[in-house]
Amino acid sequence: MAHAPTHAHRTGALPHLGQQLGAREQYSTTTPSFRRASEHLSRSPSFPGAAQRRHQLTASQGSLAGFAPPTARMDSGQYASRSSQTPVPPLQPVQTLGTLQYQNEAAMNPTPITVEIHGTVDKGPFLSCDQEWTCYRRNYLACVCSYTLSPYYPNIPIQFTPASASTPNSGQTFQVFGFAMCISAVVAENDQQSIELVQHTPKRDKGPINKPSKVALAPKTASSTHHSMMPYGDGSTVPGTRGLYGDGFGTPHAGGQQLPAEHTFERIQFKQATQNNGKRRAAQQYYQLIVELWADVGGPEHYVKVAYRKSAKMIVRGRSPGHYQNERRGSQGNGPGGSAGGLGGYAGMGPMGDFNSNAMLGGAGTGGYATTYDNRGNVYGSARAHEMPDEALISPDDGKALDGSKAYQYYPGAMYDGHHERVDMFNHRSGPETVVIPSMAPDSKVKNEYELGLLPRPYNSTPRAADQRQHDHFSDGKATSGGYYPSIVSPTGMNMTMT
DNA sequence: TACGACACATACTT
DNA sequence: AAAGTATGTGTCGT
Repeated sequence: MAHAPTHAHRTGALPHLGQQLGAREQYSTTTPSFRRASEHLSRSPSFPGAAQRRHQLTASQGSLAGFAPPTARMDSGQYASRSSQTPVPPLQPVQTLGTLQYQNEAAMNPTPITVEIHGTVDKGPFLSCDQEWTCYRRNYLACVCSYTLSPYYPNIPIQFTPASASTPNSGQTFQVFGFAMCISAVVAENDQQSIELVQHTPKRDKGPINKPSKVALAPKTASSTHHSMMPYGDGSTVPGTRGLYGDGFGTPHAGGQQLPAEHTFERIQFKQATQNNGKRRAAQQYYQLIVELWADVGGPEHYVKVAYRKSAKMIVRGRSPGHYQNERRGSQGNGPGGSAGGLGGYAGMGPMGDFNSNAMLGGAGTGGYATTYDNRGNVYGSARAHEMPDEALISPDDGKALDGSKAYQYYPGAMYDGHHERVDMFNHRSGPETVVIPSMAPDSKVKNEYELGLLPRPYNSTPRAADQRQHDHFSDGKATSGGYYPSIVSPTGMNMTMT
């Protein structure tokens, strides 16, 4: 919800001002009203600024390859404003670790499947002056993930054959019951060196901190996109899940499938900052986020990694943004005061994610923020999870586990990465292995978000705050987001803003 | 130094 | 209009 958009806003806009203005002290001193005003101002500016950035990005993108062209994002077009604004770190081309193909009746000629992975890293990263993607270890990142299969035949079983080298299972062919996505990070130039990612609850330190877990997702299709997803509230029920797996992929039958076609990992942070974060150019270390697509091969929790996509290299700074004022995205100029550089500057980052051109596909691109909150739910305990068909474990219990008081239970998963046991335990917690199905859980606390998530909108529909906020920017003046924009998104993705 | 935790202030949502 | 909650960030302590 709010997060994404919100952040964007805030970070982008307000903070800037404040920072620009003077730093926190000012804040404190300043009257609230004052700030706000400034905020507004800033916001508007922010927009432009954003745009600019984007351009920059674009340029860089080109180089990066793979990035989505600005234009591409049409979907977002609806949100265009924002999308354009936000420059997000581009992703490198998809790397496949084996072969996916449909098991045609005539076993003889399996149809090869091309996998596309879409991922958008929101919020945290910003392009530093030197055009390097940078983010702060302490700030949240959000990563919107989805994938597509082409061709996509929902009812035809799929099989995966790992590339010989890639896995221990090489040579074997697995029947794929479903797919899940996850994110991880590694040191650029050193894939072997993985960097842990952590996911906080809205409560932050108070709540549990988990690693991002695999989230079962249906492939994105033009059709699938929107409505199908609703699983949330109810969808959460296992059936859905199963459906997926059972059928193969969430076949349309369900109507909406249980599984969403997109998931947003929210409140993600790098466990560690890159070495030399900050200024030292020499030996600068970079991290790369990896959006992974895993196939559920039915085994005990076995998920086999099918493909992944690494993001552009990023510098993760460990210190307060204030320490890096100089750098910040100065370029954009965020308008407002030159000082702009202030802390907030970084914030400017992008609020929203863009989608790759690919997104276009199903319209999928459209922002699907929908899923976002799911995890938490899971995390917290509720678990709605259903994971694999096999186990149906968790359910109710988990829920209670959560209960308010405990609110979030945290399961220290010891094994995050390392093991893949399907772990029942993980279920709730979202162990890596565990697949989370995005749905909502009635959790104790964090209600809002969850609910939002639930809401309906997988995609465009109403966007959560994001839209509004953006709009705000445009409009400027409004203080409260209020509901200015009922932004309605047409299926296509157009939204209408009132103001 | 870098990180974890605490705490404050702000921003946004309801 | 007010309150609550989520997030950013400064700072302290380790």
